[in-house]
Amino acid sequence: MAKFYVTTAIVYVNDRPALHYVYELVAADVLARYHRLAGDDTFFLTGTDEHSINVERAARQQGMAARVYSDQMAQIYKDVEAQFRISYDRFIRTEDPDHVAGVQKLIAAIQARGDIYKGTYSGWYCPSCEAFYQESELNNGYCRIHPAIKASWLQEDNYFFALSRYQDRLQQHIEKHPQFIQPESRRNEILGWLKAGLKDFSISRSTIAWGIPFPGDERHVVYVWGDALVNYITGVGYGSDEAAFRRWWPADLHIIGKDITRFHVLYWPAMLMSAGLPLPRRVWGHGWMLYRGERTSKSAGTAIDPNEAAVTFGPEAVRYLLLRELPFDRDGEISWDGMTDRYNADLANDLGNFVYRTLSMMQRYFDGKVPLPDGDATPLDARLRTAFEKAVRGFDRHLKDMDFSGALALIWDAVNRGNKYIEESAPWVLARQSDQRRRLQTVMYNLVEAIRLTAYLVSPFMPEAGAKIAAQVKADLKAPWATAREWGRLAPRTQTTLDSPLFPRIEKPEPSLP
RNA sequence: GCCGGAGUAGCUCAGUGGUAGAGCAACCGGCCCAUACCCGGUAUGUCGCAAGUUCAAUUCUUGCCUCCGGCACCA
Repeated sequence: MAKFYVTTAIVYVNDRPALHYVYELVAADVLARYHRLAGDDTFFLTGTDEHSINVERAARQQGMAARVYSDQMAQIYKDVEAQFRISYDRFIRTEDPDHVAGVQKLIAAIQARGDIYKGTYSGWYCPSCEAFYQESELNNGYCRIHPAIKASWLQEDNYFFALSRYQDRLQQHIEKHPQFIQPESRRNEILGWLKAGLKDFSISRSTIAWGIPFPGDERHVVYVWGDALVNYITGVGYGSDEAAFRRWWPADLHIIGKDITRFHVLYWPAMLMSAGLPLPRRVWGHGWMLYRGERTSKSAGTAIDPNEAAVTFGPEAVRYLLLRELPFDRDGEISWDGMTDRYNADLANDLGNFVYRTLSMMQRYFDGKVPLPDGDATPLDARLRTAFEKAVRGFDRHLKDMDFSGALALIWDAVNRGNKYIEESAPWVLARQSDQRRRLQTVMYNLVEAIRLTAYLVSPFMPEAGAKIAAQVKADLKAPWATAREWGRLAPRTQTTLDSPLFPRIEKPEPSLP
């Protein structure tokens, strides 16, 4: 049995959940569900990043202790993940005791290797925020949060990680393993970056209190990357459950936003090398979700509320729409209009109607009981079968390449073939002619078989819709996929049922008069 | 400024050295099992601009324009 361990970035709890965060979660969830379907031993890790000055400040603004605030936010994020059916195996929090212990163990290991040294960090500092900022984060030198306060150039002693020592090893690893950074565009960027040479980075802060105490110097807390990235190993037992850790690590896939690629393919691997641990197999930096041409962002206030999308389309459809509308390897644009069109076209008209009209005819002609196919397959029958076999093969191939919309396109080719098959076979005509009974049996058998396969193919993307379709044709989604995927596995005499339409059409508001 | 990507039908995008394709939307027709659905058909484009190579370029080269991304401590 193959093993599959997938992670998403842990989300920063400085604000409420946004739709672009759901996007990343859904992508990882589809892969996790796909691997479970395929019978792989699967572990799916998500969670929250709760430390840092920003979180501390957000808590203070609401008059809460950071820990109380984090507890509350972690719950909000968990609720959203439940709403969108994210099937994580663990939701890790950077406040979890085993994470804290694991971080300290990793830092200690890196210290033991001699890769941490005391140095001086200097930067623009806002005394009111008690935080350092990049020049680009300031407003003409003034703090954006405290517009009256001018940031001052300050330095503090903190601990550095000797990233520069790993320059050659990182370069070799990336050159030798083309799949390590994907897509290709991200890989090229990183190779260019490497050419410029790596600098050490600071891994502790003494100006922040909300964080994990730095081993050996409790006046400091572990800063950002020494904390957040480490969740990928502490989440599967590093520092707390060595057997579990050996079983799952290295991760097969880190799914992240493209903006944090560098930290995942340079900082993180170097830290792992230093601690003598294996590197993740693959890091995928996905594109951004754009809305009206802009990157949606919590801090810029342009985020889309996931709940609004869920109310409009239903959580299941949102999962589908995000993965179908956005290319996973680069940025993509979404709009309410585009999503509404696609919902009606793909989900209501194509998929939903295909299932509903077929099962309705099953009730009418056979009382729902799957008939025995009778007679040789016609070219029309073969075309239907071929379309589904192609979708099944493409499902594997495209999901391995993280090409969600490619996989979905093939499934929809098959579903549309099904709709054409109905038109071309015209079961309602066959039903009127008593000498066509055998042909009608074959046609309806083929259609229900198509729907059975559709249930499997759709289920990683829309688990509940998949389950509803499966229930109507008595398909077992837990059955081994290796055999369930074969055309013709539908047992005659299976009792099908007719449920209500899966995806009711959504009416678009009339455009207002010019 | 440097590096990289992109500019193709109303929209989202695919594509090739030989006078352009898909899906959606639009329009016409058919069907009636079905969620005003499905099926068939139709139309639409100076393929960013200019020059060059070539018998021939949207596809190759060069220049330009526009947009986007990356250019170190931000989750």
